[in-house]
Amino acid sequence: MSEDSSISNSDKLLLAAIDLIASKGYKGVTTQEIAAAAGFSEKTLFRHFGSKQNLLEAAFDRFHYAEEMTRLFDEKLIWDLQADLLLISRTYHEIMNRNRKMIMISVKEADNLPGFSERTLKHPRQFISILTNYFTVMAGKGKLTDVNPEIQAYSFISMNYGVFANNLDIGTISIETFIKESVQTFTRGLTP
Amino acid sequence: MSEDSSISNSDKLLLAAIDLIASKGYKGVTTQEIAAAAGFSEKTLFRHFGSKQNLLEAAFDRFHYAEEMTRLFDEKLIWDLQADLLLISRTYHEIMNRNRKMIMISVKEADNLPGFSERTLKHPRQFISILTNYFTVMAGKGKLTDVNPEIQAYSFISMNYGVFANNLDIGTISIETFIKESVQTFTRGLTP
DNA sequence: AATGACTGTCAGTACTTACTGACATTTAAA
DNA sequence: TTTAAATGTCAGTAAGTACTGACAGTCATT
Repeated sequence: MSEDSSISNSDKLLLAAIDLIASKGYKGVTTQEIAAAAGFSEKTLFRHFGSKQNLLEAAFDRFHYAEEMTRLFDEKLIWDLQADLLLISRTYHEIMNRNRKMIMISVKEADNLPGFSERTLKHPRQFISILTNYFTVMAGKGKLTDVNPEIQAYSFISMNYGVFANNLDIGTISIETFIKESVQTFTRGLTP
Repeated sequence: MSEDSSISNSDKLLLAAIDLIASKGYKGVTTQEIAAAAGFSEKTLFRHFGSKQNLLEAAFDRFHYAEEMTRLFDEKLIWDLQADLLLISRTYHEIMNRNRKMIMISVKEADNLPGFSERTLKHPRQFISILTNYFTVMAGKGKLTDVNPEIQAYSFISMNYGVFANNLDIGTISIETFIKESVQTFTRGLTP
């Protein structure tokens, strides 16, 4: 009666830890709770990871995500403002949602576990710098109004981050409709 | 040699509590720490508030802020898109920054202290609904393109929230320059 | 059948922390 | 000076929690 043979026992513990720490905080959850949520005894947790700290660090090492931001772009951008902003926005939400729990941990434990949130994001500067470069090139092509590329990139990413951070309670508005409408506004605002 | 006679001892404790809980979390800070930061003994803290929970609730009751969102508008809006968005954006950042620590507490303790974050914000729906109404009226006046007012309001507020949430580490970009540039983009994107 | 890798149980240790009681001390007003 | 209210000190309790050691059970492989 194995419950999920495709996933190792260590990973079960890691996933339970991420789940609980993301919602209750590192200090708000006990090793007993984590083990029980994963379907094991507390002893097994310590046999696998040695300490609660190690458990968190193992979770980070195994489920980090910072790198996957970069490559999706250079290949797929077609230098059409609306199409590219749509791609960027959709990619951003896809990555952020896939890693929502780890991001929540970073936000909550920023001051408790120094170095942790630095490694994981700072809301992906990569995204901002890539988008800044993109805007700069577009301006060179004459396809952008005379604006500050960095601030525009910062505004666009911040908007998407704000939506991501609140998306528990949107309800009436779907992410996709938001993306289409906001991209349209930015496109209209930035096209010469 | 009283250190700050303009503020009561209870309030000193409350402010120290807000300060520390905002950065280290409710479970991450001890009553000993809070009392020491306020310049008192731990005993005094318990004489004033009875329990750690009471301390947090007293802090909320005394330093809530939800209501001050509403009234600033109806008086000051002049039905010029750019000027009004500037006012709204500046007002938003002023209120949010003034209450930054309480907001941090709401974000961090959302799952630990149920009912707390509900009372305090959900990032001010008031702001969104006011802005939605504003856009609707502007559309009626023929001063807005044919867009969904609610989504536009949501986008604009989310963008400002995203900037607010990250503003620890902006560095090169000042809030004011961001406000001006982002308002200009929205104005251009939404003006017929 | 025997082995080895993994898990569970249980009792217990060491440390932290919210919270209390008794008593002394300060401070300001009467 | 007396009094009352607030604070400090100190010792201590009760509960929670990370973590350990000893021992036993399970199960697949040989």
